[in-house]
Amino acid sequence: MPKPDKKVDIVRAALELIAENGFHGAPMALIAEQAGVGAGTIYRYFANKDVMIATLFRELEDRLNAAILDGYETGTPIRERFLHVGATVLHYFIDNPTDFRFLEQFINSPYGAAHRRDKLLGTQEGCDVFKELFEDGIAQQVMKDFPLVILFDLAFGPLLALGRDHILGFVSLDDTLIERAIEACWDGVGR
Amino acid sequence: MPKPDKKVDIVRAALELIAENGFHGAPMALIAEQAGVGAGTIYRYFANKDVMIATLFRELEDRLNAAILDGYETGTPIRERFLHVGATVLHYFIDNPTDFRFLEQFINSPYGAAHRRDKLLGTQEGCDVFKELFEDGIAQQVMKDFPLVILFDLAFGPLLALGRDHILGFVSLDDTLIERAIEACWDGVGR
Amino acid sequence: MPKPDKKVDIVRAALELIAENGFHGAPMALIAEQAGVGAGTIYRYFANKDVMIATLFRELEDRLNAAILDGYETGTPIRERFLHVGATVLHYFIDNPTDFRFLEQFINSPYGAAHRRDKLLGTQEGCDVFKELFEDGIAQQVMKDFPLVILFDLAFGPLLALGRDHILGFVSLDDTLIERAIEACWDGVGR
Amino acid sequence: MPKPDKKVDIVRAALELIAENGFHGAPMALIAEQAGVGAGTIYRYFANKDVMIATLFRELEDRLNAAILDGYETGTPIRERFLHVGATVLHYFIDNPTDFRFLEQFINSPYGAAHRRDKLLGTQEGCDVFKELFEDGIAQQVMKDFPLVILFDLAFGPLLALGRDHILGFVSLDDTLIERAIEACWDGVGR
DNA sequence: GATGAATGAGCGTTCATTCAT
DNA sequence: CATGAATGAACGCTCATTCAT
Repeated sequence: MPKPDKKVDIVRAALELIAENGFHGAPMALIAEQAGVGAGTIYRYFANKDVMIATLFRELEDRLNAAILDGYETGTPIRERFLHVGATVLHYFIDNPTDFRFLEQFINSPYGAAHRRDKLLGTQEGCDVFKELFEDGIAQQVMKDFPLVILFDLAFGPLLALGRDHILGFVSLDDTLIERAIEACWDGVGR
Repeated sequence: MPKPDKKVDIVRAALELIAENGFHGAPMALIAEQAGVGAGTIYRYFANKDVMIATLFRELEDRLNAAILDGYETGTPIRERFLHVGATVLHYFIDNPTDFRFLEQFINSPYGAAHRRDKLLGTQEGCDVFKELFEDGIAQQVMKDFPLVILFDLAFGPLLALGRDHILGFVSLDDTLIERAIEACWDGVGR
Repeated sequence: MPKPDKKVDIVRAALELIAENGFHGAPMALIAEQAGVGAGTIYRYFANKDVMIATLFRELEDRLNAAILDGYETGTPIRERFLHVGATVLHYFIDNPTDFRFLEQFINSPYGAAHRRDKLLGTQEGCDVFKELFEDGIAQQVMKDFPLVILFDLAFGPLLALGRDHILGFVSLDDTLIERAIEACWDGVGR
Repeated sequence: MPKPDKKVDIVRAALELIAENGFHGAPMALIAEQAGVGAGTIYRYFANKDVMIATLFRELEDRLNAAILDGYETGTPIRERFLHVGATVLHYFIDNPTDFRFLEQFINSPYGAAHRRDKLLGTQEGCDVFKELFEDGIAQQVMKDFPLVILFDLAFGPLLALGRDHILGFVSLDDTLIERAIEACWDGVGR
């Protein structure tokens, strides 16, 4: 049985435990156990728990961005692109509830704000898609002329809420409902 | 002869510390210190930390509901009512950033889901306003025909995101921007 | 409704709670509540919890001694006196389970040893009965020639055990069984 | 690589402190200090204080049972067996005063009653010796025909009392005195 | 005298982190 | 490199005792 890199095991274990139980329901010792490594081993790969969590987040963010970019075409109309991106994100949330739960925890934590702050200063791939999309939308006058952050909130706020409520079982989102919901989001940001 | 001031001090200290640092960044000893009371004194007013948090939440919820109901008139058109409620909520968030941060923490926690679940089953004042509003909106065919939960997410998701981003300083919402943002939300839920 | 002396209420409440829940299952606040007095009031009658407990014990000891002395006649034969005393004690235990449970707790505690030590130095009434009885028994050569303490243990050890097991429901002692058990005790100490 | 010494140190420290000061006179922090380990270390070996205490008890019980069984022969007459067992137990108490004090504390506690109850229902080695002995004694009509519990109390009650009084220095039991005392116990249970 | 709100030291327990092996 | 036993500061909470009223 070859060891497929302990780091992967640690990351998976941490992700699952934090998604399931929150940050303080996931002690390092438990993560280590679930990953099948010694407790000290985690500290070879991550300086401390905070760093591990931040790394985890960045990894998930990358995966989400990859999903968004997959099938995204710059040439198509703004509305179509928005619908594609929105549906992709919501599907990602629904298909990867563990990832979603973790992201939720992260966003809603001291880390979350710091990260968001960093994001607004630097430039990151996935964000650029939205940035570009919204800037194009405004320029072409098919979207409301809001600061980007507001457009982001109008579009993304419902997605997080919908993802959460689906996962908690408060609604059952099927393909039709997802499509219609994203269209409603478009109505929010579009003219 | 209990000094009701103490309870007020405790509540304020707890609210501020939890809003600032989250639930586990607000140990009881620190809350006590900030409130200027002994550690044991908190337990004269609240059975334990969980109860204290739940009580705090209920208090804030009541204040928010009171704000929503203030100036709310059943007779006016749906859209107008929606705009009133939305603007009121967002203003409340912006004017009471500590309350907002606490509410955010609460919603994103085991309590939050349980509370939301209760809300969907039972009937509570503030919620009824929305429920009634959305049901009326659907019946009068001025709102999209979605399950209530989805309408709720479409309308409320952006409000939370906007409140957060304003408080974190990512946007500066003035009255005009608020009004326009709520109108955008209406575009999301309305036909 | 005249107040029949708060001290009595405190003593009764303390006795019941300690008998039921042990020393650390009987916080002063609870004792005060059950006694219908303020928490501080207890400290008007007893310097502290330890003193209160010691006082309680002495009171129960007096009651038990009174029971022993009642009907005790110096003139009758040693064996008869022994049987009388033994049966009286065991009946007292069984008829006053609360008192018994408290006594048990007390004897088995740091206080217990100290008290026993004091007893062997000084002279106390109830003890004198036994002392006298055992000294007479030895002198008349109807009892085994042991140090008094040993005779005491041979006679009293079973009584405590029997009282406990009856109260815990492990045996059900009726009058016949009690009489036979005390006779067995006599067989232990007598010649 | 766990150091089994640590567990031994903890057990010894706990045993001594509890024997000396009772359960609530032996805080975990003090036990850890006396054992020369960190406070958290205890919890690597015992799930919590209750479990630690129960484990300690079981260990002592086993030692006592082993002592009883050592040299015990089923073939010899009842009386001889009784004298052997009684003397063994009393010697064990006297030679291991710390163990004795701990056992005393344990027996007189919520655990104690529960344990005793279990013992009367289930079957345990050491207990079986007494059970067998008493049942044989009754069957052969050399012991009084009492319920087993009563025989147990008549035989064991004095042993505990004698052990305690020797350890507290109220009597000094030598071999002769022990032998005579056990014979007196036999007089209590035998015909 | 009587009160009970207030106290804070102390409890049992957890867990991120370290370091000898 | 990897381990996991060991740590001890920090947590939520209790309760004997005090003291202003």
